[in-house]
Amino acid sequence: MGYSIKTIAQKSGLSQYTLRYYEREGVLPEVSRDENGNRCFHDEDLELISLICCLKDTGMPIADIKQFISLSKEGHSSLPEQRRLLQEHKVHIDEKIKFFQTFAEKVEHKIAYFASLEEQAKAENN
Amino acid sequence: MGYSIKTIAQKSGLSQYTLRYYEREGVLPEVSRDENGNRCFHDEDLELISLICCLKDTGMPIADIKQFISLSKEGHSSLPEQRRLLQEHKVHIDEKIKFFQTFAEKVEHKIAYFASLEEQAKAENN
DNA sequence: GTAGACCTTAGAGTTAAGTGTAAGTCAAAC
DNA sequence: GTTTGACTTACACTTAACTCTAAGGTCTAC
Repeated sequence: MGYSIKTIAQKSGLSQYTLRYYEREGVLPEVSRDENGNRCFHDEDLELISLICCLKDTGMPIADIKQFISLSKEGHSSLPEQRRLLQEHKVHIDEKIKFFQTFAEKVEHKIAYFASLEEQAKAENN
Repeated sequence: MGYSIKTIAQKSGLSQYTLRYYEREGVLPEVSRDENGNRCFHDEDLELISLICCLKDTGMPIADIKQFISLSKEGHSSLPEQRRLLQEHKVHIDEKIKFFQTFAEKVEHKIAYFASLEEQAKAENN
């Protein structure tokens, strides 16, 4: 039977607007329709949406996601290219993790510094 | 003497446009001027810009950075509030790191899956 | 004394990624 | 049989974060 757009919005955490927007933009491949022309999502769609969210949330611009998805439509011949794009993105994610770790430390130091200033101010008031 | 906006743009990696925009928006506190009205940055400014970039690049919206910076102007009394904001953001960063690590794994699996499909296709062609 | 490199402001334009609205179709419930 | 609710499209609007342009001031080098 398939899922309605409402159900998929709930399951994916994306809004109905966003889902339609993604399909319009080619971020999501064309979704099949029921006899009334209503979108009819299936489990594969949900799986793909989950991958799309993962790419998006790790900073891939939707234009790039679109490119990746459009390769899927070309079948097996584009597997190496798809894999290459993912590998490139994986490098990106790893860099970001390192970057975030460095900045987590920096913020940590700043917090400690502020705490020490507060201690100092307290001591001066006594 | 202080640094010109051009120098600071080079040192910080932000564009001159962005630096002016940040000052206009209150993301950056008002920068002192020379006798011609030209901005005259100092090392403290550079340090603050580095913190701002760190907050921004770890996902803090500039509206929030602005709030944080405006507290700095209030002196010692706002230290606890500033510290609270940083701690909140630190939690955010840590969550993001975990999230990214999970998705790095997911992408890794996907890559391995694609590689296995490629192997399979190659085998079928022989 | 003027050309060029630097700076200034005000305000308009851009881009990405949605978000919302209007007008309409369709099926089920009352 | 009409109201309600979920869906459709086309298109306009929004928001964040810049980015650019126009018009002009000032200093330095020739």
